[in-house]
This record gives sequence, structure tokens and C-alpha cells, in this order.
Amino acid sequence: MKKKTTIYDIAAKLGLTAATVSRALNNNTKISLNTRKLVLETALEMNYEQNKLALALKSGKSYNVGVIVPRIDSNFFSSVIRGIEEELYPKGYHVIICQTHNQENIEVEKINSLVNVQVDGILMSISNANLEENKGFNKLLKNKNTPLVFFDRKKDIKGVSSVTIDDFKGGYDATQHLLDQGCRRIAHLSNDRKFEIFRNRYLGYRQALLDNGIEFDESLVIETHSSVLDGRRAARLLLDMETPPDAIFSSSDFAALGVIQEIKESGLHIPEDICVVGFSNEPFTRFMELTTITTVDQYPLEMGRKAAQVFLEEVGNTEDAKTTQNIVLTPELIVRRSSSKKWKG
Amino acid sequence: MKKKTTIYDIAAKLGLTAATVSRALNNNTKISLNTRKLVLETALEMNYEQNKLALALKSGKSYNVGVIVPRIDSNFFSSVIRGIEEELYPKGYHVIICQTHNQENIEVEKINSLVNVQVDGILMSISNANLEENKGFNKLLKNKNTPLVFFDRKKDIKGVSSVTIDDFKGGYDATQHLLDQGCRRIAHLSNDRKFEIFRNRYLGYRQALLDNGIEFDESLVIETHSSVLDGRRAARLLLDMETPPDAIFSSSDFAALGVIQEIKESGLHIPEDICVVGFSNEPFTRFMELTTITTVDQYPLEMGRKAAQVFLEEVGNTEDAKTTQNIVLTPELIVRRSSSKKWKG
DNA sequence: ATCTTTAATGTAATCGATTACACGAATATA
DNA sequence: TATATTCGTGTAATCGATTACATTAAAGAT
Repeated sequence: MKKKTTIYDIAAKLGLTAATVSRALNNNTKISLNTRKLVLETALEMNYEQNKLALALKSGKSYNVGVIVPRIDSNFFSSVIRGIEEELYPKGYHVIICQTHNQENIEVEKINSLVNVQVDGILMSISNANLEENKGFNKLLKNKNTPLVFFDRKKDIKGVSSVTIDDFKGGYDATQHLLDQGCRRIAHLSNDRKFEIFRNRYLGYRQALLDNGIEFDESLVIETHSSVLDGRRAARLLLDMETPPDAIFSSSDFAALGVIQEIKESGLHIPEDICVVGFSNEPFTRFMELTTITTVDQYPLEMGRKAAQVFLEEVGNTEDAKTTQNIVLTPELIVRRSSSKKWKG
Repeated sequence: MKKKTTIYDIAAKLGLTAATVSRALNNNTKISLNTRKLVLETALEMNYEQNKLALALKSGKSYNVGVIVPRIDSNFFSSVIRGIEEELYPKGYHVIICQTHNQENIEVEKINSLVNVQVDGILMSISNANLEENKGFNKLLKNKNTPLVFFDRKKDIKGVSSVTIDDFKGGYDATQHLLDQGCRRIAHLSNDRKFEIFRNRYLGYRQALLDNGIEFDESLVIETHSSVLDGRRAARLLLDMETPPDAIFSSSDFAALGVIQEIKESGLHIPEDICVVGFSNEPFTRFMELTTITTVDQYPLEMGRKAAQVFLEEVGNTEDAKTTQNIVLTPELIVRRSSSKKWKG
């Protein structure tokens, strides 16, 4: 129950003023070498630790940055977070991680509480496609001295920077690859297309079909969540069609896994009968026993680092000098067994 | 770049004092109904938000709780965190998540920075078996008003509560199950046994052997890390023995996965030739295409909730009334294909 | 009509650190 | 020697909210 020592305690012990102690501790103005040394020694001896709260109150900076993601138990998000940490930690920032579990109301609450603890900025991947209709969020936006940076799941909002991948290209490349494998009836597991990432993957898919002279068939597109179970359900629907697809491009690795389970249970073979491609390069796609999963790598570490860099730039800039950046990384298709008829590995 | 409104702004506008405004806002002492209403309305109108920093500085409470884990990208830890969040959120606490990536120095830094931002408590799973030899950590301990609660990976330290599972039983049950399957030469992938959890799983394993009249063979125990790659390496060593084991009990699901990969590549069959059991019930153990993995469930949600409850009790208690609690949950063996010769599923 | 009570609000200290400004002493300059 | 600099510290305000204590005014008691 010991009280922490403050600069006042040090000052008292040394017969000085808190001001002098503060200056000595900060190497700032001209303090006599003797005093500085004395203060430093006494501080050490008394186990002095700066009270960051007082500092934050005074300076208006907390050196905390909030990161909001839908979930932390996916390799993609935890890798982005790692990238952010790597970039921000050396600059003295601490990362506060919050997860929304994809619930809009929790997202609102998390934003509010981060603003409350006076974070210096928020990096987030949105869970709510209608973020703007949201009071807490708008408060954040108005408060221009708290930078906001979107990563992966963004919205186009004036003045808000973002770091994403080229999801259109991801969708296009995946689909083109399936076409190259000889597939002609390619289904797509999409997700809520109010989110740009899912819309763009979908659009890339359509464009690839178009460019290859394949007619788009709306009945081959199913909207699901990113979970194994939902993937299974969607696959079931597709397999029960009169003319089932010969390939499925899923915008989620988790759903792709469910797809594979369902296909196998129905006695069909992958990739001979149906090819499957996922999205995100989750570790399990590489660890499958029989059917390693073709997927799209999103460079999450890089994404996190870039997002952090954008934050650092914005937090440094004063006033309106801030330029909005929209960085787009290029994804990479990783071909594996689940879509590769000539696979040897 | 608008300044935030403070109680002083409200007071000025209403010709009152900050004190009155504060009281009106807090429904605390007797404030006239009129004034209260007026203040509340004006606060709303001026978009007033309480500055938590000032509050924390004054009250010494931040309503932030730090959670330190080795990694966030395992289902086990993210589920524990979820349990903690569920319990603490309704009480007004916010959870700050930090990961150490199993690096001792980062653990120290994270502890320090959490103490710096004046968290009201720390819930952690240790990454450093020699935590006590650590300056930052000892500071935390001395500062009795910041409760510390260990979960899963704990150390026996006087005055520090913990919530764990009965790892001994987990190890015992897993081994007994393998014996029941007819296995007689059971290997064990352990991990650094300076950590209680790994030591106890190991001891449970030994006791089960003993109770069944099987002689303990030290050469069948290998110390590895919790990763797929390390699991593969360890399996290689075991398979290359003159008399390879007929079962492998791994204290990590990730390592168990590596074991399975290696066994399959060497042409052996699971569970016919070798049985495998993991630990933690990570989702992928259920999702394996051929060989779903037998494992031990640790009830992470429950563990998180309990740890949070202990924290709440301790933070409420003043002074030394604090009683140290050591809660031990009971794990459950989940039998699946990888160890079950009569499996049908 | 005078005194006591109480309801409602104001005053000012506090939490811990920073910093513009002021001031005395030592040193440099003319 | 008188004056101008420079150096090292002290003084006091500030960040925003809380709260023990003081004060005022109105209501109630006698």
C-alpha cells in the first residue's frame, strides 16, 4: 500500500522545487550538472516512476493507440496487430486491442471507450457497414486530433485514411486461376457486400468471368458468413443444384474449409470434381492432410505496419495539413492442392 | 480541432461553479432539481464527455484491466480473453490485451507499460518461468493495490491468486485413455517444465503409467515448443528410434498436428500403428479431414470468467483482507479418431 | 421578531507533471 | 567599476474532475 513517489517527494528530499526536478528529469532546460545528477540519483533511489496519467492530462497525449478488429482469433487479424505493434512499439506507443465479435453495438461501445481513455488514435477494421450512422463514431470523426485509420475492412469516408489490399485483383486472380484449370461453372461464396472487401472480391470474380467469355450466373453466388459451418451449408446448397459447379471460390478460408468438408462427405473429389479456392492464407490452409487449400495471401504484417505508419504521419501533422492516404497492397494467389489438378506436393 | 467541453465550460455558460456541475452530473449530493436538470440538458447540448484521465488521476482508478498472454492467435487464449471480457465489461472495466510472443523481455515491458497506464489490475498467463527475478514484476507485486491474477500458466507466488485447470488430471486421463486403447509404449511431447502446466501434464502422464504397471522410459519424453514444426521434429526423433512408440501424448495441439503430419509421411497409420492425443481442444483438432485429434478441453471461457471474478473480489477488498485464491478447473478428455481404434464418425 | 435549521451552492485544495515567466547571483563586457 | 549577460531555480498557472469545508439564503421554530 505504499504511495508512489512523485517529483514532489524528490523535491522535498532535496530541498528543491518540483519544477526543477521535472526539468532535471527531462534533460530539458539548463539545469546545473550537479543538480541533475543529484535528482537522477535520488529518483532512482526512491523508485520514482513518472505518472503517465498526469502527463497525459497535461499534454493531451496518452501514447496509447486503440486497435479494433472483429476477432482476434484469426491469423489474419492477429498478424495485422503484430505488424502494428512492431511499428508503434519503438515509437513509445502502446497498443490496446479490442474485439467486436462482429457485433455492431459492441463496436460502438469500444470506440467510445477508447475515446474515453484518450487514445491518440484508432486503427480499425470495421464490423458495421453503416458506421456513419453512429453517434459515437461521428464524435470521433469530428475530433480531428484523434487520427483514424482503417485497415482491410474500410469505408470510404472523407478525411479517413486506409490500408487495404486490392481485393478486386484477389478475386480476379483466384477466378482466372480456376478458369485456367479448366473450370467453367465457378461458384462464389461471398459475404455481406455492404463491406468493400467482399464487394470487390465479388466484382473481381465477375470481371474474370466476363473477360473469359463466361456468362455470369447469379444463382452461383451465395452470401455466407466466415465460418466453417456456414461454408458447409453453402456448399450443400451448391451441390444440390441441378448442375452443380465445378469450382467454388470462397471469400473466406474458414468457409472454404467447410466447403471442402461437405464436398468430401458427398463423395466427390477435390480437385478432380470440384476445385476450391479460399481467401486469407490462414495457417490451416497449408496444414490440411489431403487437400491443402489454394488461397490468397493478404500480407497482414505489411498491412499492419503500413497502417501504423499512416497513423504516425497523421498524429505528427498539425491541423489540416493532413492528407488522406489510401494505400492498396497487392495480394498474392497461393496455388495448392485444392485447385490444382497437376499438383505434386 | 475543437476543444472538448469540460465541466468548467458548462459552469460558465450557466453562471455556476464547476463543483456544482460535477455534483449535478454525479447525482451525488443535494442539488436542486432545477439546477440538475439544467446542467444535464446543457451537458447534452454541449456534447460534454467526462475526461477519464482527470478522473483516474484524481481517483487513482482507471477502470482499465491489463491482460497479458503469450499469443492471441490461439483459440485457447482468445477464448479466455473473451471470458474475461464478458465478466468485466458489465462492471465498467475495459480490457487491454497485450501479447508477449513468448519473449521474456517483452513480457517485462508489457507489465511495465500496463503499470504505467495505471491499470487497476493485471490478469496474465506467464511467458517467463523466472518471473520473480524481474524488477518490473516485483514493483508490481509490492504495489498491493494493483491485483494480479494468473490464469493457466501460473507461478506459485505468495499473495497471488490463480485460475488453472488440473493439468495433472489432464495428463493422467489422456495417458490412461491411450493405455485403454492397448498402447504400451507411450511417448510424451512435453515443454519447458519450469512451467507448472507442462510439469503437471508430465507428472500425470508418469503417474498413469505407474498405476498401470508400465515402466517409465525417459527416452520417450521429448521437450518441444508448441508449434507444428517442433511437433514434426519431435515425431521424427521418436519414429527413428529402434523401438518406436505406439502412442504419442503431446501437451500441445499444435505439436500434435505436426506429429500427425510426420507419422503420415512416414507411411504409418493413425490410430492403427500409432495413437495421438493433443491438449487444448483447438478448433482444428475437430476439423481434420481424416484424423480428428483426441485432445483435452481446458474450458477457456470458464477460466477467463473465473479469473475476472477473482480480480473483482480483490479490487474491491481493501488492504490485507485479501485472501489468495487458487481455483482449479477440471479438464475433459475429448476422444476422437486419432486415438480411437474403434472410431466411427 | 429573533434564532435555529437545512437546502443549495461556492471556495479552494488535491491528484502529478509541465512550463512560461520572474528573479537573484555569478560572470562577462565596456 | 558599472552594466549587460547568462545560468540555475523558484513561482504559479494549467490540464479536468472531485470533495471537505465554508457560506448564503430561505424556511421553520418559539
